[in-house]
Amino acid sequence: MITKKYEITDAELEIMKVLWEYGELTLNKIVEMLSKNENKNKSTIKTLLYRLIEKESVKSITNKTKENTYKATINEEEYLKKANETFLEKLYNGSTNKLLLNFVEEKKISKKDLQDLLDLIESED
Amino acid sequence: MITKKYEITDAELEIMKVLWEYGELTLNKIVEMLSKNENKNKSTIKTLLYRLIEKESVKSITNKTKENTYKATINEEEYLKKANETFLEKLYNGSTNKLLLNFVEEKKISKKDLQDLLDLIESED
DNA sequence: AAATTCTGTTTACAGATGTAAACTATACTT
DNA sequence: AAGTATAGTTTACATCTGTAAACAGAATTT
Repeated sequence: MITKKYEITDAELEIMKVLWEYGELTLNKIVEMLSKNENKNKSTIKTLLYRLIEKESVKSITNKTKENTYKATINEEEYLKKANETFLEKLYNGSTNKLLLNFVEEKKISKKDLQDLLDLIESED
Repeated sequence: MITKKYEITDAELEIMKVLWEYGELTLNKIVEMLSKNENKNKSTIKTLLYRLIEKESVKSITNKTKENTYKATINEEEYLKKANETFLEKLYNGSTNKLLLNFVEEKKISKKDLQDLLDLIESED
């Protein structure tokens, strides 16, 4: 069975982000959180939420209270992992090194950044 | 004037890639190169090429011979740079370090990769 | 209880995207 | 020169996306 859980569009992703950050929320809370950055109509947000439910990326929970709550069914790490892979594959033929080199050339990564990371790895093992 | 030069879709990108790799090509050559990986109808490729011409990402060159040739008007580095930024912004709030950390955690980057990069930088300055 | 207001669900619609056929003009074959 | 093939250009169409309104049923107000 083909799942679309991870096929999240840009607009949908904004909703996932608030669910990942705040956990289980009512529609109104989602709207509130989103209105800090985005400026979307509540109705639009409802639609995006429904599409996410259809894809099973989000589930709707019925409560005793009036409002349902909504919760992500996929976690951020897993999503990022897949998104990273897709990006790498699409633009760098899957080669992390090519991407890194590119970042270094664009000065997006500094010597210090690399050194810090190395130190971190060292300290871990 | 808003340009769409860099707003290249996935299907269009496949064409840009062969133009970046091989330079100026006829439609038939593009089709030939693409047929190694992709399996697209020639007609489909024509459409994608035309859309790229409309966006001015590619230009069509009339020759003495029967066939026109097609050439990218944006270069790969510049495109990758923008694509990297978009990706970083969308998924990592623009933080390269977060992305790096993630890659390290997913074992997409090894200690050796980092060390090699560092060495490279050292040798450059 | 009737009217009003929300919540949840469905429908709408324009523009983008992937895929490809139709049409037109030019070049090639016989 | 007439017929055919091919390159270049335009049109088509289903699905996806972003945006939002319409509708239906439950909760709240008066």
